[in-house]
Amino acid sequence: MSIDPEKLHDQVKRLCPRRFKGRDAEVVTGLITHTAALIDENHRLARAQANQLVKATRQALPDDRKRRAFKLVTEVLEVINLTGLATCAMPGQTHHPMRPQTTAGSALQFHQQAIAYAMDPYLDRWLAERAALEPMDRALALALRLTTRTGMGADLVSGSLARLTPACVTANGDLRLPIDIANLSRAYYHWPLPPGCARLLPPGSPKDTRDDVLLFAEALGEPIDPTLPEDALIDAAAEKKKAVADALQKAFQGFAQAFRRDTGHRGGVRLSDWTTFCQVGRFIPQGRGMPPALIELGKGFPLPACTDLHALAAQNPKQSVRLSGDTLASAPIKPPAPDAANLTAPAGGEWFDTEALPEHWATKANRILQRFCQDAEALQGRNRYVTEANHQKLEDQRDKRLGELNALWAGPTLAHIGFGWLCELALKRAKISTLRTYVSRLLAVSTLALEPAMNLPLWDDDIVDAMETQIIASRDWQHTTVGHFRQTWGDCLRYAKRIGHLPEVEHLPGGQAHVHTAKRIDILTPYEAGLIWNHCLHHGGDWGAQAAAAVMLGFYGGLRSADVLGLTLKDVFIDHGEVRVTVSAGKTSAATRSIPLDVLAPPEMVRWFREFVEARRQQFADPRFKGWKINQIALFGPSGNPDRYTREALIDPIIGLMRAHLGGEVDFHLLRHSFVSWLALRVYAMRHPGFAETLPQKAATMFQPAALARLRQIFDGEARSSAGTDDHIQIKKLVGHEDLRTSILHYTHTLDWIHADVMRRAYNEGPRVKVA
DNA sequence: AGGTTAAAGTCTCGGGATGA
DNA sequence: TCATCCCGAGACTTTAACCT
Repeated sequence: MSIDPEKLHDQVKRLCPRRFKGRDAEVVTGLITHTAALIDENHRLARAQANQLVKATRQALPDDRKRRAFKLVTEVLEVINLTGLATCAMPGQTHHPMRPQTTAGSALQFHQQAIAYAMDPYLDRWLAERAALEPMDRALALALRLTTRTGMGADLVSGSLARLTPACVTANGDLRLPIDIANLSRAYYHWPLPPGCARLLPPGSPKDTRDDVLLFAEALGEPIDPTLPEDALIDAAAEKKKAVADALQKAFQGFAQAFRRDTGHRGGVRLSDWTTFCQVGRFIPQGRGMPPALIELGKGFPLPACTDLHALAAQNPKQSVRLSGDTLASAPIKPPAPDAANLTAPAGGEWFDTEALPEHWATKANRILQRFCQDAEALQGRNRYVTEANHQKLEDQRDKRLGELNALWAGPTLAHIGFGWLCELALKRAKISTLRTYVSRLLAVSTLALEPAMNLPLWDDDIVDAMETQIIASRDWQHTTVGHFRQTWGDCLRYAKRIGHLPEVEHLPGGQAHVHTAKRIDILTPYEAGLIWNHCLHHGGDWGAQAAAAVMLGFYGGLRSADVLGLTLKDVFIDHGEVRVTVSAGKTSAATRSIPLDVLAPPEMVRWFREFVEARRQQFADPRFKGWKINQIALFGPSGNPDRYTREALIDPIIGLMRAHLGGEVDFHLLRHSFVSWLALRVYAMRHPGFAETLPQKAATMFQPAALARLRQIFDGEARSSAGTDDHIQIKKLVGHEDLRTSILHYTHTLDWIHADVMRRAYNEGPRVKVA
């Protein structure tokens, strides 16, 4: 604190005595003390701090005077400025603009929205008054309602109608939408329907279980042939969707005509185009309380894949073949091979020093790559590629630029790989614009800035996949471009492998699978995770305790396998009840995330984990480890050995165990998927009392009121103006994602429950959606 | 009414992202 | 693999909001 609050107080009082009389006197005194604490060593108060003061003052004032907060703070700060003791910025004056994407942007759009709004009730009348309903009209009716009641966009409507079969209507009248237009896997998204939509489904549909005809077979014809090869399938699906869209357009024109005739909406603005109707009608549900995030989700494919929580719940431990205490006990855990103790590596060693990385590394690296493109451009000949005579010069340039890159950061990083690859392409007569394309597509700043890009030796299939997913999700490409990207990305990685990098990567991404694939449609329940944990703990001896801790960190902390292996004793922070794990795999402090295990995991597990860590620490209390730094001792390693286990020694046996008992394609990453999926539900349950009780897994510890209350402390810990608006940011932080879309499309498999609850609140019972 | 400040708008340019 | 076109930065102007 560089300024004495007493002195400041006296000075302000001298200059402006009236502020210290009347009802606000006490608040003003507190305000000045608070301000004194916030003023920095240069005697300045930044705008952010001023804003903070307003917030704090708003809280301190009684309800009927809260609106005075802004004025009070400005006045006090002005007086402080007069005293000359400090220079204070004034708080920002906030105003709340509408989101441009979700409101009418012009008078025309506004009129169109009004018409779409009027069309919704007219639809019932139209259906009732028509003597003979044509098949297409039924399809149109549902399509209209899907837009005006659930916020589906034109693409999603026509794409879904092109794929929906009677079997896709669930018993309670919801729709199972494919997650992508050409995705024929079991993955689906559970799209809830309010009553106004459900009425328009074909009669008898919930009981109809045919899967080989379309829902509106008469109107829309044959479904897509699922036996087609993938490429043909994608084309066929796109064609089918186009056909449905055309049919809807035609039917809609008839409907719009009848609407104008019957309701007197003549002249002026017309709305007779189906896609326009969808564009404006999609936002109507927002007025009923559908959050913009879900409206955005309805814009088009791909959708996230859902897990059937009921089916998971049905796997009652007593009856389930898939998992039971008996099956676990009957197949006791195999301790790792005898030489597992030797499968070690220096603790935390594969991480680079996060401090050493130069500022704006990714931007600088990208610049160097671009300059290399310029060099090549200077050497190009008449045909716009580098002529053979200049090959030597180009290689010299490459070495020079590589030197610059090495001066910045001695690789190998993705940027270094990219360098070699670009040069090779240039020598093989690629034109310069192609090089530029690849720099912007594969070696963009945002890509180079991703954590794993710095750390090639660490790459495995998981990381390649995660990077690919993240890159795609952070861009706005259409699916053909995504296909090209995959191809090119694969080429680049193949080059890397050819020159001897990426030893652990086995499946390089190849060309044409450019449909959103959700490999995982099942997640682990807390019960299953608990059972695996328990089993590791009690049947695996010393190694088992470590495995149990790893499972716990995966399921309740969302750690990747590499994160787990890289943990050192320094990364676990224990203080009284608080247990935090810091994952510092990233290169910047922003990529470091701190996970409050005591909040996320069940108390008894946390208690055990603390003992586990203490025990590990005890192993190194011995004097012969006296000189060891705490970050040189791995959390997961053989007893008494500061080195860490390798993947083969810790993760692989765990995966083997999980496969043996849970079957199928499970792996360690599944724990992380499950973590994110449950976290989304927990946060929603925390905001909306009563929601947890509707879940099949309501008995789980994580949904108990005490656990939700602890979660709320983390989310609302700091004073904030409106609780709930930043939840998604908190989720991103805990998961360690750059982009929320990654979390939603690829990691969250429980969004349908939240979606359904929002819809239910909006249309039926209870209050409108509102943050608690 | 008028002063002040920040946000929003406008215009231009060049390079990088995109899609075929 | 390549040509095109879009988008964002930057300089500058206008508008909105708040205050006196």
